[in-house]
Amino acid sequence: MSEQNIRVRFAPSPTGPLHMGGVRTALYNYLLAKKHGGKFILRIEDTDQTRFVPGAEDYILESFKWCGIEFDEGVHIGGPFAPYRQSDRKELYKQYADDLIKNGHAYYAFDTADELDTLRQQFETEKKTFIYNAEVRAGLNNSLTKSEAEVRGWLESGKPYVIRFKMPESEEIKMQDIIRGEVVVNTKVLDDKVLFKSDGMPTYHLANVVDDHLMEITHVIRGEEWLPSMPLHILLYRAFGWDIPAFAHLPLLLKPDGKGKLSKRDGDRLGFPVFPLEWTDPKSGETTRGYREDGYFPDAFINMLAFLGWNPGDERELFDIDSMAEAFSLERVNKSGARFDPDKARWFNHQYLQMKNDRELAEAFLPFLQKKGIITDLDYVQKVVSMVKERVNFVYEMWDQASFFFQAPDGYDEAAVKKRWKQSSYNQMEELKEILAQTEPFTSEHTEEVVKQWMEEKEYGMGAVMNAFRLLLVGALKGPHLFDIAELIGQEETLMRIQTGLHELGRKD
RNA sequence: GGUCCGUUCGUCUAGCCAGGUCAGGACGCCAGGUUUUCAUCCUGGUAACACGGGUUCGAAUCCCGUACGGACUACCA
Repeated sequence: MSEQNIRVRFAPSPTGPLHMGGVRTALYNYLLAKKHGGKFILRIEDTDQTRFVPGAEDYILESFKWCGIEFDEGVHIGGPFAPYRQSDRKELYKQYADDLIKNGHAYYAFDTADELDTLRQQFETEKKTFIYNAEVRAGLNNSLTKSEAEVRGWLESGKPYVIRFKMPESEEIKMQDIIRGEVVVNTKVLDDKVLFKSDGMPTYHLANVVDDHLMEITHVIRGEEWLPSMPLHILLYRAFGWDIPAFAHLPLLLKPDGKGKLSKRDGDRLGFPVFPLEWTDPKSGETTRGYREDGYFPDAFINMLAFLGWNPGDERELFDIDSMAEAFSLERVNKSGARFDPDKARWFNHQYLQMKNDRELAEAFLPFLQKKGIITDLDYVQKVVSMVKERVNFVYEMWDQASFFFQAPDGYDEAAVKKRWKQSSYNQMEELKEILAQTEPFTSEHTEEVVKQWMEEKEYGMGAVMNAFRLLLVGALKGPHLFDIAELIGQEETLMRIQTGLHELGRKD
């Protein structure tokens, strides 16, 4: 296989919002293509008309746009193998199913859903495993058991039928998976899967194999849930006489606690998003949170996701998407499921937040201020942001750390008052106010110098004075360097807050 | 039930393919340091090869079995 010609695809079903596991699958496909200069294709697999959800396709597109994952070909941009939506390729599949019938690898089956249901129940009561295989099909109505004339008659009369794959009775299928190595399955435990449905649409199995072949896909990279159908797919390629692509089945994303794969319920229960973007169900109107709306940076989200099942083999953890592609290889993808850790996700966002420049962060913070009714300019916000960014994981957390830069405290933390507003505080703050009123220029550095000198002369305790002062400016015992705060809010505001505080807190006896 | 896949600190993982390291890193947690406060940050600590056999001078690493977990088992993808 020539590395230059690598072609991979992500093939979601538009049945709802894209799960973060799906995003990771797409990401790994993207990284492989990017690394080898190959092509990455987006194909929509909407062969089940009953599960179609309006808006899902747009959601998928918007999610990847947000993540920074770009496609070379796809339903939204076209390409040399268009169309890329299976419902638009509908006419194509029948002929391939017919080819399989002609060469003896498939057959018409006329069983109704009811008939199959009773058959399954019957097997169950007899404690037997129901497999629609050679033994079973011999006793049913299909083109293998009935005469050609009878079958033709049924077909012409419009009797509903499906086309099933004729699974070999007993044959060892040896397969190679890039991540798992050799996998061997005997066809006797496999069933005659439906390839073509009675509604005129192919099933996933047929459409997927046909399209992957037609679109010249070289690597099929998908979730572990597809591993059991790999033998069927291999057999289909063989039946068609086509080259078989390389397969790689990715490990599952597991819930943070307990057992099983990560689901929407876990996010609701534990308080984190499972989808990249917020999603409103068109039927129920129910809204589900997304990473974007929860304040995650797309690059942090992608970085976190990539490390759930892959690592570069050294100790680096922070990668932009380009260097990630450079370092990526399927051989370094793990076999076992990766449990999602919301704490680590937050940590990634913290790292990325520190890497953003103050201008970007200020722009991101501005809408939160506007929502609070704060009118201010970007330069001021930028200064604020530079002081508080290292204390937060998310932009929205900045308000909590910076509100006092924009408005005087509307109260004083009770525990802090109890601890730091002492008998001497009132007089000290009164003195401090007089001193600060005369301090010129009112820069952080100069103010600090003046205040410290005064404290030394009066032999006031650093802790006592500074904490009382902080209480008056901030309303609580938190925040950045106090003199930086004073400088930024300005002399007038500083004096006013001291005055207000003296009035509010009063003398303590 | 059947088939397949998996199993290293609480979590993500390195090491396994080409047996020999005090089993390494990160998140979390704990402690100490820095600091006028909180947070950040720095330093240190905590903690793992699922179990049982075998092969070997020597096994996390190779083989077999057991247990546990997961996925799949539709005219869904």
